[in-house]
Order: sequence, then C-alpha cells, then structure tokens
Amino acid sequence: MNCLIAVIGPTAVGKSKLAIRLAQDFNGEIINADSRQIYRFMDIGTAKPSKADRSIVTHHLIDIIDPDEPFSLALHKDLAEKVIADVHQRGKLPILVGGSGLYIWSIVEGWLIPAVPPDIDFRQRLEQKAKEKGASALFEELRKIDPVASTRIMPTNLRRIIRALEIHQATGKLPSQLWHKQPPSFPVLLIGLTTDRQALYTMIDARVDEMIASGLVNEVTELIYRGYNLVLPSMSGIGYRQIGLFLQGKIALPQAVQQIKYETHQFARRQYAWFHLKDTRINWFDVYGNIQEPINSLVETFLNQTG
RNA sequence: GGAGGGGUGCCGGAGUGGACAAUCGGAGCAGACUGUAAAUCUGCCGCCUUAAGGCUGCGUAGGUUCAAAUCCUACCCCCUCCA
Repeated sequence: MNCLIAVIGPTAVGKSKLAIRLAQDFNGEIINADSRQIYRFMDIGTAKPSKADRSIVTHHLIDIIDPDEPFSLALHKDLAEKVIADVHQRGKLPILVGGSGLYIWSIVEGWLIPAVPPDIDFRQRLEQKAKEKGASALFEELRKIDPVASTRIMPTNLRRIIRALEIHQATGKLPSQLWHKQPPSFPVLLIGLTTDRQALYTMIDARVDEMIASGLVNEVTELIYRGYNLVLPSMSGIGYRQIGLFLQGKIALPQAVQQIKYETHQFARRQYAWFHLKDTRINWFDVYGNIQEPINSLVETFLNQTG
C-alpha cells in the first residue's frame, strides 16, 4: 500500500541528512518541502543538499525555478502531489522533507487552496488604499463581506486581508468558504527532529559561519550579477538579504553575519509554531541522542502496518 | 596627582523630583497563518500571581522630601584629557 513519510523540524537540525539515510535504507526518493531550495543558483544560503547527496538519492522539487519566476503554495502542493503519485507508481517510498510548515501541512492535511493566482494590480491598488486610509479600512471591508474570515485574520495583518479580498474579488465567493481540507488517501508518518534550543542555536551559528566560509558572499554577488534584484521575494530570504546589504555597503560583514544568525534563530522559533512539540501527530526525536535505531524501527512498523 | 564625563533591566540606550517597573531598539520567549511564508502579523519580556494586587528596583551606603532613577554627602568602579 502507498504511504508517505515526512521529515520535519526546525532549520539546521539535520532533516536532510536523516532523509537521505532513510531513502537509502527504505528505497525512497526525497521530495523537497523547503520554500527556498526550489530556486536555482541559491545553493549555499539555502543549505541545499550537495550534488554528491543528490547523486546518491533522487531529490525532487529542487532547482525547479529561477529566482525571478513566480511561484506559489498552490503550485508547490500540486507538483508535490504529482511527484508523490509518481514515486508510488514506481514502487518507491516518497519522503517529504522540509522546514516550511505551510508547505508541509498543505500536503499532509490536504488543503484545498483557492485557485486564485496573484493579481499584482489588485494588490497594489489595495496597498495604496491601506496607506491612505489605514489597514483597518480594508479590514472593515472584509468584515462586511466575510465576517467569518475576519475573525481568522488579524486587523493589522494587511497582507492576509488583501489576499482574502483578492479571493472574493476573483471568485465572487466568501474566502472562508473556500478554506477546506481533503486529507491524502494514503497514511502519512510524521517524523520530527528537534533538540534543546541552545544546542540548536549553536548548530545554526556554526552553519552560518560555514556558509560564509564556503562562499555565500560570492553566491549573492553572482546572483546580483545575473540580474536578480534584491527586492525579489527569492532574494529576501535569510542570508541573501543581509549579504545584499553588505554588498551595498550598508552594513559591515560581521554585522551581516550576526544578523543572519539572529534571524535564523527567530525563523527556527517560528517553525516550532508550525511543528508543535505537543502535536501528537508528530513523532519527535531529539537529535542529541541516538536516533537511528528508534527511527528505523518506527519506520519499519509503519511500513508493515500499511502493508 | 589634577580636570572633565559617566555608572539604568540580559545588552545598547532614554529618562534628570510625582503621570516610572522605568520610552525605544536589540536579544530572548509564546503564538497566528490557505500570498514565492526564510513572508506577514500578534502577545509576553524584574520577582510572586490566572488576574486584581503585592514585592524588590536605576553602582554602594547614608541623607533631604509627603514623594527620589532623578536633589545632597561620602565611598567604589569605568572612560577621556592634563601631569
């Protein structure tokens, strides 16, 4: 019977490494669920698996678009589901790996994402309106159209207010009525990697230093040389933004490095808001201990149960 | 030895008699999330308490005052300049 394994957890905790080992042990293929590793030319700053690792185990959804191409959650989910089906077809085990909680849950919980592509003009118009009249005016507008949606969006979160209005404008329907779920038909095993917060921060800091040592500054320089502007969403990621500021002469390198570390800490904290330690759906393992045996036996049990 | 400047919460840094548990920023902690999400947004952040409230508190020790981070005295420490 088909199934899916997902390896989740905060950044730098060792998800990729575990996934590669699982893929080797259980005849699997890896499907990326990291919102930044989809970009070509962004390797060091996104901690993308190495060429060597990718030659050992098949990786999907890495290097699929250029940094200036449009992308979306809906697109990622769509691609991932197709890849999962394909991996099933070939009789192999799909292993979803990544730290982007939104992407992970959209697949694992089966969100039905409103098929409304971004309307740049519409967004700009509303952003202008918000500047003039304040975000509360737009929130009020949303509240009148869709009271349910308004209870689920913070009045100050302009971005989400505009998106809800955008969906209404495009479909004529209430955004809140489009938020449905249709969980996958196959069983999913969630493996969460975690560790003590201080230890995680130490790991993050070491990895940032490594990124610098292996040429992050050059990578960003080349991206800019290729014409990728720093205002692109892809270039707003942690690491790229700060090195960009350094290259513009706005901050010193040590300062940029420290900021990257701090922001990665914050990112890891936000990831735990998606992957709650008390979430009983997730099988948590502390990477400080010996995780190989217990995880393998968990996976074996899961695979046996699912046939 | 002399002259000046300064010591505030984890850090930086405001405040110069009452509205100060102390602006603000950073760090840290908790959370929301159906927009390229590594985005965007919310709350907490001296101690006790679910809260109301209470307690301790602005280098140290005294003092003035109804009231002190803010004024006075002494002491300790740091920085700059002169010797």
